[in-house]
Amino acid sequence: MMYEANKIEKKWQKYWDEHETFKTDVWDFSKPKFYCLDMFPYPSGQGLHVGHPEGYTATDIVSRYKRMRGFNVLHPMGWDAFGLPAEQYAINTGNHPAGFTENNIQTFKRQLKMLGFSYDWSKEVSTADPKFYKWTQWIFKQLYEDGYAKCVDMPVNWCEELGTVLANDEVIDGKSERGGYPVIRKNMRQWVLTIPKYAEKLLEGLEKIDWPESTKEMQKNWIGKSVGAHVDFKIAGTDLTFTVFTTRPDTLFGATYCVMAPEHEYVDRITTDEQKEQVNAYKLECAKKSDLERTELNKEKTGVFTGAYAINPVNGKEIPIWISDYVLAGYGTGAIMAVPAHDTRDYEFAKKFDIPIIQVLEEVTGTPHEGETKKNSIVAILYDEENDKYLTVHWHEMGGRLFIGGTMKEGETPLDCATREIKEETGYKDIEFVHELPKINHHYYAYNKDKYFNIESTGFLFKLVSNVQEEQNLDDDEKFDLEWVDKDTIMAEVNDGLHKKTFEYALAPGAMEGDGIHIHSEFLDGLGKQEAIDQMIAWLEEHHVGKKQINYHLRDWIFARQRYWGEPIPIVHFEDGSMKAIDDSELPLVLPELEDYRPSKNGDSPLEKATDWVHVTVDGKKAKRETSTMPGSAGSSWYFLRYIDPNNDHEIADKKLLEHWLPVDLYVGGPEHAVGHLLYSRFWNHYLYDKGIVPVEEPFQTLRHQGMILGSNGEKMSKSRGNVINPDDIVKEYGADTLRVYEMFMGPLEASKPWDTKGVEGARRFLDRVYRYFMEEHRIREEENKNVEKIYHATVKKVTNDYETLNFNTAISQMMIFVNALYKEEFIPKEYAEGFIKLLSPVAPHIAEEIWHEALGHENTITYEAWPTYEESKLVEDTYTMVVQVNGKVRGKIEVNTNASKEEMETLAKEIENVKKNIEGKEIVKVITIPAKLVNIVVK
RNA sequence: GCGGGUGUGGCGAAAUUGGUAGACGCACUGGCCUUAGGAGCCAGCGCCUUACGGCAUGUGGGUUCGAGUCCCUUCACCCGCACCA
Repeated sequence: MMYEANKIEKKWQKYWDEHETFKTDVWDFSKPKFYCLDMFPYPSGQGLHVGHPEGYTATDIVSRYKRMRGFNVLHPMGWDAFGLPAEQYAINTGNHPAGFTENNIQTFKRQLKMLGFSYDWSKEVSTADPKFYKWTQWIFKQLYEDGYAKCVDMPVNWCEELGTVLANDEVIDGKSERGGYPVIRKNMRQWVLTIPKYAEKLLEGLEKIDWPESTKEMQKNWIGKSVGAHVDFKIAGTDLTFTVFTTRPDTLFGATYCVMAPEHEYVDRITTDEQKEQVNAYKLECAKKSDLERTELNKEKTGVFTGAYAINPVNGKEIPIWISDYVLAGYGTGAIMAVPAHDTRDYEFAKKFDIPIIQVLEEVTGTPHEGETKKNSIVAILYDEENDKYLTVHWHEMGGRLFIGGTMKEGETPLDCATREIKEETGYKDIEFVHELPKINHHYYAYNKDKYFNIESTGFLFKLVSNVQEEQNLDDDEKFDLEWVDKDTIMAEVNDGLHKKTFEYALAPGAMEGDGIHIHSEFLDGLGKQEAIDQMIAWLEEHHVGKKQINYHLRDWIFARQRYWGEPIPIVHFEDGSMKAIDDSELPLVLPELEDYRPSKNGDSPLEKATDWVHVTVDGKKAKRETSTMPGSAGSSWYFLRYIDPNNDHEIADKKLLEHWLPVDLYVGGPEHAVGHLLYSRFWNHYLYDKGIVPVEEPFQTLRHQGMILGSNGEKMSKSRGNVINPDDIVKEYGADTLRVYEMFMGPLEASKPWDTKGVEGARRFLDRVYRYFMEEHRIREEENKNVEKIYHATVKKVTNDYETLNFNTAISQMMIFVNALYKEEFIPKEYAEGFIKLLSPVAPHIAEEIWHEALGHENTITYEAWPTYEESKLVEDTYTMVVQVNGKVRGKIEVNTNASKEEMETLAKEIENVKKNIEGKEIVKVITIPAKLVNIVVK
């Protein structure tokens, strides 16, 4: 009997359609609900590719499984229908994009039906349908009236090629996400949604949802919360004050200059006449650069002194104000205090422009002890460049391998001291000073003096110029060997905390950004980092020169595109510059048809050309419609709400229904939406929750990603690589069930994995075997067969658990094991046959329906049959294979009664020939016995 | 640079969460059946070794009777973010 997949599949697809098998009665609250959602596709002209069915099959399996477990399942599908290709089509042909979009939708729908997905098509929505976007516009209107949608003048991501502005997540490496065209910063009047107002809620919400950790982390980084302070600086000789944002107010005593962004509003006012020319030139240079160039040229710091000085509020010191493009106008206050000792960027800048560096935080090494004596000392590292070796002094049992060290004498500077110590201890005199390294606060115990010390140590790096060596000048107790050694030896052998740390500083000179204790900081001296931050903030607030401040990286969401094919923004502008949202009765505000869909070169929307549509009279006054449209992510930010009640024409959805059906229980889609769609829809949902429209804060309770399906060469599928697999072809040749089984069997859902045509054949072979076995006359009998009892129950258990946890690959593997076992048996009891076909049905629904009907004689669809159960008791065996190890190595196996005692196990283990051989003549140290598992005999 | 992730046979991958590493599938090899097999069925299949046995989960170390699994080190690749003060 031949398994004719295509015939069977057509038959059952027709049956499901005619019987409305998957139609969900959303008002039926008698059963527990399960809302199972896919990320809806953009209906492109290319149709479905093999990546789509991966996620869709996963949710389809869960939906079908949940139905059989008695859930009322909502499993809808729809279209993210606004987008560039349709607009491009309109531009090229002069036709309205709606027709093109509709055609594509029909293709997608045909393909999805062909794959046997159990969508309730009566819930279908399309974001480009006025009945749908009426409510997108309505939500926008609420946002506008609540002050979350604003029209502001701001620097935006402008893409010349696309003729539109883009949101931050649509810009990748300074290029547009779609098309890869260059994007520049440009000041424009723009609609924005103030998503940063929801930053904290969006951050907190992440704690409550079951999402992949990596995605949550990405959202956290994108929101980019940082806690710090605002500090006010007066400008010397003026009554101007500017504010900086810093996360490290504790280092304020170490601020040696300030930097403003070139665009900062004060720059022109504070620049002195002498500096004017340079400053203006620098500003011009920065303005010309695109974002891409700015980030590309980030190796070398640039900047110009303004001639003005700021007054440090904590100590009244005057410090120079510079401008530099390493300070961004759009983040914080657009100005910073620079602490080169404790910030890498400031350090680089200070080094380049020779600005002083003041260390105000010392790393602590060693362990503090009572009754310590304080000292100042040095650690000097001498480097021989030619041989790539460092000079060490080996004190042997008196302290091991160290660098040159010594205590500062009265009136001596650290540098003097270091130079002197090198000469005295080593005799080398032809040396060159390279770096002074950050000071370290070190605690130690000196054996020779029997005393505890607390020293402030300054590190130095010197270079050996020549080998000329004078005689050493040593004290009696200085007994050590001088040794030139390489870096690895030092890493391995220098154990002293102070010397080790000093060496690390020498290898990588720069800012000390870690924790430690404060110095040169008056009331902060001796405090650790966090304590000092708190104290400093308190001080600033007390003196009214600053306050605690939280900043977010998350920017306003640029919410307008100068394109045609999107939702019109429901706003009118009056001649006096005021504006207002149009009346609810005018929604939906439908897109007008145009002669010419091209964007204009000056950045105006194509809608400007629809003059009849644009010019209106509102409240008796002349007004002009907003001609920008909404971005693609507008409709997708709330579409999942609409599925619940797609035809409601007086609200976005019935409140009772939303209360019953939300949140989405399982949401599956690609990880590429981590900071776009998935953040925007959370934002809208939080907002609608706060307005009492939606009953839950977080829309998607559980989120899972599907991985990418690669071409058989392991590369991304693309036309140019010639490795694209078309699902239509696979279905034609092997059937939809085969495609479903194969894609689920390939590996874990979230992993990306290469396509393998031979693997598809394997999946088909499995279904062939299922079909042949179950469709053969004598195979299914009303009779017991003990041989399959255990494996049947094991299979029900494994498959059930795996469906719950979305481990479809191992579920299928278990079903294969079961079928392999069946082939060793003459027949299968009917009960087990029905149970197995039910297990199979979520993955391969057509073949399951066919066998359910033809071989098992049922009239109704299998869709709502009860899920099979298993008995734990049937899984326990009388005996098991006990493993016997000697010293952890497997030396024998033996069948043992499940209830055997530890003593019995041990006795049996020692009787095995190969075990005897391995323990013979040796002393048994210990025997580990794990009941119902193994015995490990440890011998000596 | 920062954050997240992944490294297991020729390949896709499993591994009850510390207890027989490589289930299942692909490829390969052999057998049966056949006029035939690119169908089907059965069996074998990590590496080295004739065997006994030894070696194996990116590298190196550690904890343990026992480590793919836990800890430290290091390398490679993938994905985000990137002068965010």
